[in-house]
Amino acid sequence: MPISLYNSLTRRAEPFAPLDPERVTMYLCGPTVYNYVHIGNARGPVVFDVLVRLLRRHYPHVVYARNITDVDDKINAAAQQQGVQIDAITNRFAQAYRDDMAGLGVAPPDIEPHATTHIAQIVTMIEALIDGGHAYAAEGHVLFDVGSFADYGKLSGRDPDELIAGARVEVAPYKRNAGDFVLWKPSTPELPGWDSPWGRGRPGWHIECSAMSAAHLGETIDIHAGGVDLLFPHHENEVAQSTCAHGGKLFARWWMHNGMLTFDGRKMSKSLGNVLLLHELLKLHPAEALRLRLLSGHYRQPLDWSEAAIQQATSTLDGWYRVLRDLADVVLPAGELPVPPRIEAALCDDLNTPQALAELSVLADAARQSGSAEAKAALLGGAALLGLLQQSPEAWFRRGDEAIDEARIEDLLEQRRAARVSRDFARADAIRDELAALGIAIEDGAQGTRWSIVKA
RNA sequence: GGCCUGGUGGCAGAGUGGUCAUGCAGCGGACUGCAAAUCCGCGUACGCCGGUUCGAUUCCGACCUAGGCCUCCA
Repeated sequence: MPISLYNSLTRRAEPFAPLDPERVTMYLCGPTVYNYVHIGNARGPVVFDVLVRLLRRHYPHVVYARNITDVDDKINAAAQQQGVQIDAITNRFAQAYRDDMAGLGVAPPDIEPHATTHIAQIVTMIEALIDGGHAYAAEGHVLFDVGSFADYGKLSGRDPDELIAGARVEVAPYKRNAGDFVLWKPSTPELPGWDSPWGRGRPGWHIECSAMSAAHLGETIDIHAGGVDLLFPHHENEVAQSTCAHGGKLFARWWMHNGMLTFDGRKMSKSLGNVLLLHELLKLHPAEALRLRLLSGHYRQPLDWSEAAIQQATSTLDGWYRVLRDLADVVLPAGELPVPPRIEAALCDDLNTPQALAELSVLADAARQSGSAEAKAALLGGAALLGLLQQSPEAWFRRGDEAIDEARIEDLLEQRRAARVSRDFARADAIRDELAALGIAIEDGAQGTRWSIVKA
């Protein structure tokens, strides 16, 4: 089944075909590690995790890189404020990022390049840009000359002239064009820096992605992804740098951009302060509910985050896990789980995860009603492609609560059973209320009474 | 101001030129000691105004409105 993906470069969905079917290359802009990430930061990694899973089904070898930017002014500021070296900050939050992503069921990338271990490649690329007449040194800085790249603005649909006219930033006097951006900047003795032909300094913001992408994936890559807020200037600048450093060779064949997460009607962002840290949300809610919510809207649309939405996702998963719990004794067919065609078709259509989730509900219904091994396998196989239903029903209904006093619950259930046998329903209902107060819901079934934790 | 996206039933959220999204919640019924779960059934949804068309939520135009980018940002 062909994969169709919307390409920001051409502004339409196009049938995906890699340059080399034996080696599909994809790069996702990763975090700058100076703090915990918020849930909005997780949207891209989650939706593109699904894309990578889909690509791996279609192609034997997918190389997926997601970088860590570990040199940056905000990192410097955090390190100075805390009186530590920058690697104390970056190591800590890079690991927190990996842990948080793992919590959401995001598979690790094949390559996780760090900016600080690619300084040599960055310097080499800057030298190539200077040699090619695309960059110039000025007052210890090296700047990219936007005027030297005719296609500047093409990706983000911007007219360079209007860009300059509307520039809100103060233009440094040493810039040739207002839109010129920094490739390299000088460091003071107390700031981290590396020796370079232009003195001791550090890379600018955009260059590390260009250098690391070329180093690990090649000069032309199949897919470059990131949040739509990176479209300009970050991705536009990457295109300029990479294209010019590689003699005009096309940088990325597909550009994919996920929409923003909104919260209280506005984009969730650190500068607005309306953020919910993923680290904290993972303590409060089932991780799969967070993942389901992130996949419940199309990736290019804005998605609103709310407590009610998490509750809804949790209820949906309750239903699916109930099916699996009822079918716990049904043995799956041997071999790999199948991927139902309708799920695959939805994802091949520009990653239509809401459609895929709708199909999953249909599959859950079918499994519940037929109780067959094939239907159970289809449900699990479809969910697996989305990274959902990855735990046992028991684990899901325990909500990861290890401290639960099971002996007490079993004792209460036994008392209630005895009360019901003697038809003392008032007593039975009182026990049920007592359990409810503990956050335990019960269901009387043919095989006895079942309980689960109902907190979100 | 420039450049982009959107506005779908109580909520979330796909999609389509002409009988169905789907989920959550709600309502009625069955089942149950009562619940829960499950099953059956229910709700005349497509911002507004024009246009094209036999027919538009779907195409075109205007308008209203929300959001994003133009500055660090996933």
